Amino acid sequence: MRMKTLRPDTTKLLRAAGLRSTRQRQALATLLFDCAHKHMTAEQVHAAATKRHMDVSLATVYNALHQFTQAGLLREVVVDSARVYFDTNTGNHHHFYDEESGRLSDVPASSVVLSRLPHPPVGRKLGRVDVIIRTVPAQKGA
Amino acid sequence: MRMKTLRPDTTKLLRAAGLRSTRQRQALATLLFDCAHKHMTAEQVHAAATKRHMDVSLATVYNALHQFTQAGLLREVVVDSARVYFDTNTGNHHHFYDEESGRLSDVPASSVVLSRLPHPPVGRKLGRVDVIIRTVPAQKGA
DNA sequence: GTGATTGCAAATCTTTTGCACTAAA
DNA sequence: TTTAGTGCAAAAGATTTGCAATCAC
Repeated sequence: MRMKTLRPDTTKLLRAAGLRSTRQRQALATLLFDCAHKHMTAEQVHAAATKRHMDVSLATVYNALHQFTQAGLLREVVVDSARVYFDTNTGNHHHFYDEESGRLSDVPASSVVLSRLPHPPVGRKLGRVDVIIRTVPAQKGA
Repeated sequence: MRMKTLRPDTTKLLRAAGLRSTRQRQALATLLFDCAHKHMTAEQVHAAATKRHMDVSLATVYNALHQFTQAGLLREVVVDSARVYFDTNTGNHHHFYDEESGRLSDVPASSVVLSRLPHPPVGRKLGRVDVIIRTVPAQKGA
């Protein structure tokens, strides 16, 4: 039976999300939902899983990440056209993105105040508002 | 005294941007900088050029779009990880993005008021702030 | 047992690249 | 001429898919 884990109860987590609790999904869930929020690409998740000797194929990683996203456990972040980041923080928040390093970090929703927004086009309503704060090196060189 | 040309003087435009004025670049510039602002993918630009019997290869379209971007004539917009949009509006503004249709539209900077922004991480300074307002169909079906 | 899940490898899609050819200055 | 620009077709990288084998329930 279940031993004492520092990790989240992945079985419960998956079940609650309506997903079958398979070995691979548990491995990935353990990796992703351990504690702090993370921003990872599929490739990074696969590499992390491989390093821990969790045997999961890349295709399964992609499948699982999308299923987790659909289930509301993850959120996709689009900041760079070359790859998709999956964010374990699904709450309301924004991002810093440093193009120099490709590093993404969270910005609490409370740190950004949008005091005015336009009306959406006819027949549409507002969905999520993403604020991406791009950063560059301060005073480089000179 | 702006004269009333239907098309921009693409030769002058390209020269000013430091680019050689070639047949292909002129064709693409004519297509892109005619009047209203546009958001197009490389594929769309290539299709439009082909339809007008401008003979330009896809590789050249990609090259030209990037050169135009680098020269400040275009701006890349990242809203969807599947493709890059090139925006002929290089001024300060934001976007509506309708995932349903893949349609992108401009939002004047004045329509969005960011009355509070976080400090960037140490060693970084603020770059551009992109606000992407995602829209969804209003009351669909039901 | 039965249908969902997985893994593999091949396929797909967008974008880039190498290189011989062509054209601008 | 001299160098930048172009086109092609092949390469690359990220993601997806088809399908047989495997696993959860």
